[in-house]
Amino acid sequence: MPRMKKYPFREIEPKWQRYWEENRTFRAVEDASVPPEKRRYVLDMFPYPSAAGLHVGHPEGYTATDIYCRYLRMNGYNVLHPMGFDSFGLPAENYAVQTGTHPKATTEANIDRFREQIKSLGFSYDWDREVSTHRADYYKWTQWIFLKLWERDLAYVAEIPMWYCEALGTVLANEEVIATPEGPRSERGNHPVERRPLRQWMLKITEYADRLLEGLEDLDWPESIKAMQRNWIGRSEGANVTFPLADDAAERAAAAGLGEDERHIEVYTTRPDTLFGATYMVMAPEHAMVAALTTPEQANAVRGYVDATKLKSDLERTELSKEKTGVFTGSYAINPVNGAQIPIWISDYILASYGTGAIMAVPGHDERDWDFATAFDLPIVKVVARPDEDDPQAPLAAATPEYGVAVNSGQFDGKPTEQVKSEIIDWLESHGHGSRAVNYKLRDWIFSRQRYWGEPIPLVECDGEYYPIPEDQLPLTLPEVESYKPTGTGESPLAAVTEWVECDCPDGSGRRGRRETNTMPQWAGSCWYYLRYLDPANDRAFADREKIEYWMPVDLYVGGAEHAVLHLLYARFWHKVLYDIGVVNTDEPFLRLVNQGMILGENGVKMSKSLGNVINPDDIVSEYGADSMRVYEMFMGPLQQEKPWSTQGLTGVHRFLDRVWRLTERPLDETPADEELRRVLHKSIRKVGHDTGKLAFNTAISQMMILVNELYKHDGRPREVWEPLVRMLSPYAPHLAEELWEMMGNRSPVSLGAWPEFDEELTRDDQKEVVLQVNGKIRARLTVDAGTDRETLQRMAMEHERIAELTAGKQVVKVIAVPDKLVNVVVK
RNA sequence: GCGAGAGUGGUGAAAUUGGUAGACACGCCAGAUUUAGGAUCUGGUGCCGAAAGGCGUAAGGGUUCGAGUCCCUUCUCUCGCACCA
Repeated sequence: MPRMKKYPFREIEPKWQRYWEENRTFRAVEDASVPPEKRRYVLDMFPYPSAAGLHVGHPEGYTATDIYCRYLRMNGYNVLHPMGFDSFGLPAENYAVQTGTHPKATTEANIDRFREQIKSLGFSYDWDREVSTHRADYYKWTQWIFLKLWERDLAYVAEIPMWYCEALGTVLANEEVIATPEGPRSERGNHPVERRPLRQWMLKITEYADRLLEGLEDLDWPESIKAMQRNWIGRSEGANVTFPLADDAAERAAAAGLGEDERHIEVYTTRPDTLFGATYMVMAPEHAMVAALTTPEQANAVRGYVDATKLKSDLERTELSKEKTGVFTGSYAINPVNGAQIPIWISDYILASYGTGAIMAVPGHDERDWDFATAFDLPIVKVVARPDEDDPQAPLAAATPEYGVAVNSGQFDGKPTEQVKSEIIDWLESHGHGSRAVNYKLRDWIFSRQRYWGEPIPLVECDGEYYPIPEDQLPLTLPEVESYKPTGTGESPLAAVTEWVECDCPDGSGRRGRRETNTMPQWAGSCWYYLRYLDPANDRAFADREKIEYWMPVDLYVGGAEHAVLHLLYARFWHKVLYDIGVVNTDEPFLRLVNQGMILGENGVKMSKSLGNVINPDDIVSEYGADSMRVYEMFMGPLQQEKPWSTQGLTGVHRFLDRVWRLTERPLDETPADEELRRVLHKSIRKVGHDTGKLAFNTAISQMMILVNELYKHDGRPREVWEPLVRMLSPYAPHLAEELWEMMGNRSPVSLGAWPEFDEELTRDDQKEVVLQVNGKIRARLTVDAGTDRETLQRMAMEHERIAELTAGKQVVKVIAVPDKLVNVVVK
C-alpha cells in the first residue's frame, strides 16, 4: 500500500456504532423541562424493505435529516428521530406465490438486512422506537383506525370495475395492464384481461376534499407538491342542469321501467353561461340510461360501441390525439333554456366517474365538443363573443373557451358571460332545472386488495350486514394459508381458509358470520406510522395523548417526490379524521416537507439494473467508509436537486476526511491561533451553522474544507481551532468526529456536546478589497479599512492613478460609492 | 395543451438586500517528493489574445451608475397532470 498512514475508518466506524447502540446515545425522552419550542420531530419516509436492499437514494434523505438532527441536538433541542419499515406489500407476496415462502419470513429477513445497512451509515435514530407495519401489535391499530373510519360512515362497500385476468385468476392494478393490438393484456404473461365489477371497500376521502385543499395553504411544502395535490383534488364550481327528455324518448324510458322522476338527463357543467349553445348531449357508454334511451334502429350500433369501450384501457380512452368516436342513441332531450330538441349521443370521451357521467355539449366554446361536433356534423352555435369583436355573430373558426359577451342567449345577450354564469344558475334554480354544484376529480379511495399480505379488515358479515370486531379482540391476525396463489374467483387467498372465514357474529346473537377476506392496501400502514413512533409499545392506545402533545406535529418530513400525491394525501386524510375524533392535537401532520432529489447514475440517467449503473451503498461503505458516503452525498449539490453520482467526487470527499485525520500527526497545542486562522474559524462556525440549519449542506461542507485548507497553511494544531472543527464536523462525519474527540481526551461523546459559538467581531474583516469601476467596468482594486466612508472612498478612487487616467478629459457625471464594496465613476 | 421548476467553466456546483461571477470539489496541465506507479505536497486552470485588452451566467430586449439576480419576449430541458365537462 502506497499511503503512509491511512484513515482507519474500518475500525472507527463499527466502534462508534457499537458505542452509540450500547449507550442508547440517541434515545429520545419526553423531558417536560424542555420547552415546546426546543422540541423537534424530524421524520424520514420509512422504506419498503425490498429484497434488493438499500440503494443510494435512501441514504441521501436519511443523511440529510440525520445531520439536521445532530445539529439540533448540539444546539439544545430535544429531537425525535425514528425509523421503521413499511413491510406489507406486493413483492413479498409475489415471491411467496412463486416459491411458497411465507411473506413474513421474506419480509423479516429483508428488514434485518435493511436495518443493518442503515445502521452501517451511523444514523442517530432512536432504535427503541422502530416499527414495522406488518407486525400484529402495529396493525392492531391500523385496524382500530379503520374501524373508526367505518363507525363514522367513511368506509363503505361498492361494486367497482376492476381489471380481472381469467388466466392468472386474479385482480390486476391499472399499471399491471398493458394495451396491445389484441386489446388489454396482463403485463405478466400477456393474458387477456377485462373489467369486472367486484366488491370493494371504499374510503370517503372525497368528504374531506375541501379540507385537504384548504389545509395546503399554511403548509411549508414545495409549491410543486402543493400544486400536484390541488390538481389531484381538482375542485371545480358550476351547476348541475336537468335536461328533460323529448316526448318519444320519455316514452321509451317509461317503457324501460324508468319512473317519471327519472325521465331526464342530469349533467354537470362549469359553464352554465354557455347553456344556449348546447346543441347535443353526450353520455358515457357506461351511463345507466343508455339502454333505456337507445332506439331499436340504433341498438346494434350502441351495443357494439359499449362493448368496444369495455375492452379499452384507461390509457387508450384518454389518448388525446385520438379522433373522437361515438354513436347516436336515437333519442332527444330538451334544452331547458330554449326548448330546443337536441340529440343524445354516447362517447368514450365522457367519463362515467366524473360529474353525472353525461354532459351538455357546447361545441362553440369547448374544444372537445368542437372536435366531436365536427366529426359527426352536429350543429355549432356561437353564444360567447369576444368583447372587442366587430360582428358578434361572425362564425367561429374554432372553439373559444374564454369568457366574453353573451350572444344568441335570449335575455342574457350583451352581458359578460362571467356574470351570466351566475344569473343562469339563479334562473335554473328558480325554475327547477338545476342548481349550483361543486365537483372534484378526486375519487373515493379503493381501500381493499384481493391479497394475502396486508392487514385483514376487521369486519364480519352476518346476513348481509357488517359488524365490527370489538376493539378488545383486535388485532385480527392473518391466518396461515396453504397457498398464496390467487383463488381464481377474484377473492383473496384468505377466502380459502374456511376455519378463519367462518366465525361467530360479533353482535353476540349466536349467528354465524363470514369474515371480510379483502385486505388493506399498502398505503394503510404508512398513513399513520409517524404517530406510532411516539409510543410504539403502547397496547392501550395507538399512542399516549401526552406523547402526542409533546412531539406532534412533525416539524420536518423528508422523502422522495414519488409520494407527492398518494401517500401524503392519504396520510393527511387519516390525520384529519383522527383530529375530528379528538385523538390527535393538530389538523395537519407534516408542517414542513422537503423532497430530496434523485441520485442518477454516473452517466447522468436514472439508476437501473438493466443499465448497469447502480451504485450499491454497501460497496461504498466498505471501500470508503460511511462518513465519506454521508459527506459526499451531501456535498454533491443541493438536497432538493437531482444529481449524478460521481465516484471521483466521492474520492475528493474521502481525501478531505483523510486530510482532517492527518492533522492529528501534528501535536495539539494550547497556544492561541494566528489572527488569520482564527478569523477563518469564526466565519466558518457562523457559515456552517447557518447553512446546516437551512439544509444547505453542500456549502457548509465547502466551508469546512476552507477551514481545513487554512489550517494546513499554518503550523501546529491549536486546540482553539481544532476543537470547534471537530464539533462542526460531527453531524456530518460522526464516526470520525467521535474518534478525534476521544483522542483529545474527552470522555463523553461529541454527539451530545454543544455546537461551537462564534465571535461576531472575528467574523468581520478589518480590511476590505474595494473595486474601482469606470462606467461599471472594473479598472482597479484597492484594499481599504473596513467601513471606510463614501467620501473617503470617492476621494481615493478619483486620486487613483488608473482612474484619473481613464477619466481625464471627460465629464464626471456621478460617482457611486458603496462602502466595503466598490466605487463606480460615471463619465461622459 | 395545462401546471411547477430549471438553464452559470471540461464536470458537480457557489454567489444575504441588484454591487469583485465561477467559492469548494472533480478533472486536466506543470513541478516536487517517494523503495514510483489509483498516495502526498506546491503552482496553474472560464473563453479569445503573445500582450495590452476584450468577451463571458440559454437567446434577444428593457429598467439601473451597476443585472446570474428585477421586468418583457423567445428557445431548450426536467418533473407532474392530461378529454375532469
